[in-house]
Amino acid sequence: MTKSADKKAKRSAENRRRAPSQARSRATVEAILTATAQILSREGPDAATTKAIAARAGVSIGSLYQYFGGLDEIIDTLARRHVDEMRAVLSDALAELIRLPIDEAVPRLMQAMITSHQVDPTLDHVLHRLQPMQDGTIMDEFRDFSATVAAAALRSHPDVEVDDPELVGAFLTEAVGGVLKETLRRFPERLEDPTLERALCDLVLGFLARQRRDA
Amino acid sequence: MTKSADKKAKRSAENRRRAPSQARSRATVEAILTATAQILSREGPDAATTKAIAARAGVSIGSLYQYFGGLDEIIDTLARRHVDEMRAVLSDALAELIRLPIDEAVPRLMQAMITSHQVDPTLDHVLHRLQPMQDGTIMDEFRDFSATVAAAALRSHPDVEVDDPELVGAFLTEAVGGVLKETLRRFPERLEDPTLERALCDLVLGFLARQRRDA
DNA sequence: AAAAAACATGAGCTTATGCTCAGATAATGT
DNA sequence: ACATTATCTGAGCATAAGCTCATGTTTTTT
Repeated sequence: MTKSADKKAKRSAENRRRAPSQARSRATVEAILTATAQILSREGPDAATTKAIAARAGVSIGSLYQYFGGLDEIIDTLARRHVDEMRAVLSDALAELIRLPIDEAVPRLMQAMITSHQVDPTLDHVLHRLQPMQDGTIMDEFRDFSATVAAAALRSHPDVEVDDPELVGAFLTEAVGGVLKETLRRFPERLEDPTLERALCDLVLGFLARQRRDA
Repeated sequence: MTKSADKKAKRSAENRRRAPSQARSRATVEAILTATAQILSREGPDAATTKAIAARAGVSIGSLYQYFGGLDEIIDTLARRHVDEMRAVLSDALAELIRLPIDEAVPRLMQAMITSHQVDPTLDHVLHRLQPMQDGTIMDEFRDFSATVAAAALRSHPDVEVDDPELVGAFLTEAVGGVLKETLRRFPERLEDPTLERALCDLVLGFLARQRRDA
């Protein structure tokens, strides 16, 4: 029931949506997105109603529906921006990574992972919860991207020996991601802590060392 | 608004709730909980409305509210049972763990972690999403328990050298838990795969080996 | 057998959320 | 100056979810 209703809303919505052309309306769109992010972070998903968003953004409900097909579309747009930002942060620290030996490449990668998770841990957490239950959601894209990066790093380093870089990349991404997601949300002060980076490096390098031994 | 309303509902609810004394009503309670678990797993959180639960359980809405203060209380009860079950599975494989050397203790622990995550990965995932945003929810209890177990294991093994067993235990729990949560939900067939257990062991033992080297 | 207690029912109330629409205001074009 | 297009407004509609309560049924007690 809810899902079919959502789909209907989205369809008729995307058609009705108007692309903002003047500066005023562009500001409105930004205000709506900012307001949504604030409410989600500070008050949680249940507080993010259309009325609350419009009120905090300082616009009317009507304006909200002039540029977004509905609440879901606002959240999707926010999620899109968020993952793009995280992905960009990770990409930045990636260029010369292939040329470094693994003992130096991993610390850089871990640092990049930490930085990308620092973008907005609270919002990240809420957005993950708001995604539909299926796989392949917008928020999944960052994990998939990280896994691809990790696999490429493993593949391009002859000093590591794993027989399935894709699988190992995904595995290590989950391990590192699991630590970062929870740690950053619950103890944000530890984000700056160099201990965290070293621990993550030990985790990855220790694992790779044992893989080498096995082969 | 929502939160204070929830609290109010819960209060007046717990008072109104009747403890089932006859076999018939105990069956009703079970039917409600089973129905809720099924709907949550198969159709997702949005489908778990009071009406849908009552319908699937084959009871009336009235009966539902005779034994539960509301939807939240049903879900809390379900969460409580779920974590208790996971915790029990983990506890079982724990007795003689302290006496084994770390190279044998870790595989057993990993096996126990895998088994406990096999209880009901899908339900686990949904229940996590349904918890309030705060810390210290019912669903958090399993992670905290795992971290305590890990810390105890580290502390009682003289062949590992970590200066903060609590912290390292939490760290490793997040890493292992991160892998298991995602892997088991997306690729349940890999749960039986011995590769998973070996990979987790390598992760933990590799990390500990590097810690030892540092000290 | 009668009374009391436990259990079950479901129509319908309340509330709140997502969303529409007819009309007002501002910017832009001619 | 006028017309057109873009933007904004907010009262109110439709919907659905949580929940109540008066009534009926079954079980237990006396």
